[in-house]
Amino acid sequence: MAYATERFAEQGYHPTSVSEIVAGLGVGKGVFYWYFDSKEQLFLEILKEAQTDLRRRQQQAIADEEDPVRRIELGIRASMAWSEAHRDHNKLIQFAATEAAFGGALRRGQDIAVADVVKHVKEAIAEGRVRDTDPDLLAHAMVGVAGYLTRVFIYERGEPAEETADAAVAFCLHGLLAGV
Amino acid sequence: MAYATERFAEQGYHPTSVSEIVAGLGVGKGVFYWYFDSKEQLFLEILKEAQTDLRRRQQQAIADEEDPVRRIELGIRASMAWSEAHRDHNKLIQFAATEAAFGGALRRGQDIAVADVVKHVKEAIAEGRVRDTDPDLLAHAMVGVAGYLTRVFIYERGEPAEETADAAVAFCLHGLLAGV
DNA sequence: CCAGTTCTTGACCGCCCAGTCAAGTGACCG
DNA sequence: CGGTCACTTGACTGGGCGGTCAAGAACTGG
Repeated sequence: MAYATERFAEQGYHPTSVSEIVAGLGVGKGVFYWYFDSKEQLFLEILKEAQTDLRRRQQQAIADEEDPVRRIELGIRASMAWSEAHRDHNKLIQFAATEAAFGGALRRGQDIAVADVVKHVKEAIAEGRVRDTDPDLLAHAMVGVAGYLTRVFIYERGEPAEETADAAVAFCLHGLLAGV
Repeated sequence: MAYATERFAEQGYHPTSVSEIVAGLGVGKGVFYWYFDSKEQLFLEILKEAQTDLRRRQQQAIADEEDPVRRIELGIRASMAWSEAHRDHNKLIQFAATEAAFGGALRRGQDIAVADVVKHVKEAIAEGRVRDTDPDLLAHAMVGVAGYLTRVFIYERGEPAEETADAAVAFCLHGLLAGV
C-alpha cells in the first residue's frame, strides 16, 4: 500500500496500472487481487487510512488543551504538520475530491474532521470569543486556508511548515484587516 | 470544446475517451484531430480559456473601484460568482492541480490572478489598512477560502453564491475572532 | 462543369489495461 | 513421508484506448 500510494501520488490514479505496482514490488499480479478486490478498492483503503491517520494526529495535538480557540489553532497546526509529513497521502485526498467515484468516501471522512472543528468554534462563540457566524462555514473556511497554503507554500515552494502554519493561524484568527 | 468540458467535468479527464466525445457530438474522429493535436492539448485549451474568462470577469468587477480593500472584496465576489456559473470549468481547474502534466499551465494562470490580488493587498498595507504580513501569503489564503467554500457550499450544498460570498468576504477581512 | 482544396469519415493499428485462472510452491500436519 | 491448503505466479483474455489514414464529400474559383 505504501508503494501504491507513492505511484498514485506521482503519476495519478488512472495512469498508474496494477501491473506497474506489482512489478515495482517484485510480486505477481495474483497476490494483488488476493489482498484487494480491485484497483479502486485499494485506493479507497489508502484514502481511509490517510483520513484516519490525520484525525488521530489532530486529536493527539489537541488532547490536553482546554481553551477552544487554542484547540482550533492546534488543529490547524497539526493538519499542516501532517500534510508536510504525508505529501503523497495529501495529494491523493486532493485527487479523490475530483473523482465522483471517491467523492463520497472522501466527504464522509472530511465531515467528521470538520465536525470536530465545528464543536470548538461553537464553544468559542458561546464564550463570545468568536464572531457569531455559521460555525460550519467558519470551520470549512479554515480547512480551505490550511489546505491551500500547504499546497502552495509547503509543497510547491518548500517553505517550512511551521512558518506557514503561523501565517495560516494568524489569517484564520484575525483576517486581513489591521486589527485593534 | 463545450461538450468536452462537460464530459471531462462529469467523468474525469482520463475516463473520458476521445471516441466518446466525438460520438456525443455526432462527428468522426478525424475532425477532432483536425482541430486538436491531442486529447491533452484540448484539455490545455479548455483550461486556458477558463482562466482567461475568470480573469476577465474579475477585471470587469474591479474596473471602477478605487479603494484597494473594496477591490479585494469585489475580486472574491467575482470569482465566486464565476465559479457558480462555470462549475464544469472550475472542476477542471481543480483536477488540473492534481495532474503533473497540467500543473505547469495551471500555475502560470493562477500566478497571474494572484499577482492582481497581491497588488491590491500591498496598496492596502501601504495605507495601513491591512496587517503588515506577506501579501503573497494573504492573497493565496483568500484564494483558498473562496475556492473551498465554493466547492462545499455552492456546489455540494447548493447554497446561494451571494450569501456564501458574503461569508467568505467577512472571514477574509475579519477572521474568526470577535472583532473590535 | 471540372480541378483543387478543405474538411470529414470510421475502420483500423498497436498498445496497454484491469482482472482471471490453471499451474505451481512450500509450510505444516498427521 | 504424503496430503493438504494457504498463498503465489504470470501468461492470458477481452476490451478499450489514443491516434492514423485512405477514401471520399462538399465546397471553392476558374
